[in-house]
Amino acid sequence: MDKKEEQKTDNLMENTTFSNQMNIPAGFSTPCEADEKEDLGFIDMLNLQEYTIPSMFDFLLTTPLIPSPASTYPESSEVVNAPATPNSSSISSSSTEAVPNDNQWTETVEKEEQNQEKINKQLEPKKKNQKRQRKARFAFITKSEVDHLDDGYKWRKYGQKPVKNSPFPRNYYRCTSKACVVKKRFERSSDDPSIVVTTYEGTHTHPCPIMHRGILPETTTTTLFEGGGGASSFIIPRVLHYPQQPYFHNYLTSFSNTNNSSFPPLLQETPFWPSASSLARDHGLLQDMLPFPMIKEPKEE
DNA sequence: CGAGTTTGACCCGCGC
DNA sequence: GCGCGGGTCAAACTCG
Repeated sequence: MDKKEEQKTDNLMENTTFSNQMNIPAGFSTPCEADEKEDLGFIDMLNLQEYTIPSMFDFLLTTPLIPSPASTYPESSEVVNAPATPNSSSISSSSTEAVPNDNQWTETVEKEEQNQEKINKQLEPKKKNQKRQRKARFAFITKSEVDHLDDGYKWRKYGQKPVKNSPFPRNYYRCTSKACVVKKRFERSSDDPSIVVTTYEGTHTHPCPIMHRGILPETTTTTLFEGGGGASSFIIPRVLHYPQQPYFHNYLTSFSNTNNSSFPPLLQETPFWPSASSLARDHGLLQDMLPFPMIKEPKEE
């Protein structure tokens, strides 16, 4: 490794939080470490099993989903400024126990807003040079021998590139559905080949072709969100039931409606969030997601 | 034969 | 301007 590479690695390490379970794959870091630790309280990688997110995830995972019209979601990760309606009536009333406490959400959202402001200020100078608009991204880590996680959508490979300092290539996939521009890529961690980092980009313009089953496997999941200048990580704590999927989108939208808030809003940008259906399908798939908060930091945005 | 994969070439942005 | 790396294209190939 030459000096340049060493320096890059050093820089990366400065922004990196390690868990007791894995190292961060090359090229990934945690831009919002403070947010993760302070705001949500459930990001403690050393004691993951002791944390749950009863309000949010009970709701998410017990609330049915519907494929949302693409127009509902911003194509650009910057478009997350819809009016705030955290108490929106769109939230399903069928899971009242799981609905987040109003105060909790208000508090969370406020903190996120504050953090987002800081982030925005930090990123401001860089925005000048921003030319290419990046679509909403959504990344997560899985521990699996299976490279290509089956998320219910049909994908077509369109490229493969070697990853610097890694023996494993990065694979590029596109949704096979016509007029759907969603892409995803995945690569194995050079540090731990059993770890696969998958990144989704874009918004599906069609429903998931494979409909869900009812049960989510028991798992602890960390989902990584990229876009909107912030990152949040979530842990799906346990097996939950998905009967249908009508309200997921509304619920997410309700979170996203705070100005510049990066938490839950980022969810809104991920209509391709691995649906209950896909999560619930087979072993070696998304249920293998690892508990680790990580996000590929958008350097230029 | 159509759908999906492979893989080298190409494009583009960025840093030096 | 040049080199590098990430991302995409597209022809050739494979598979069912």
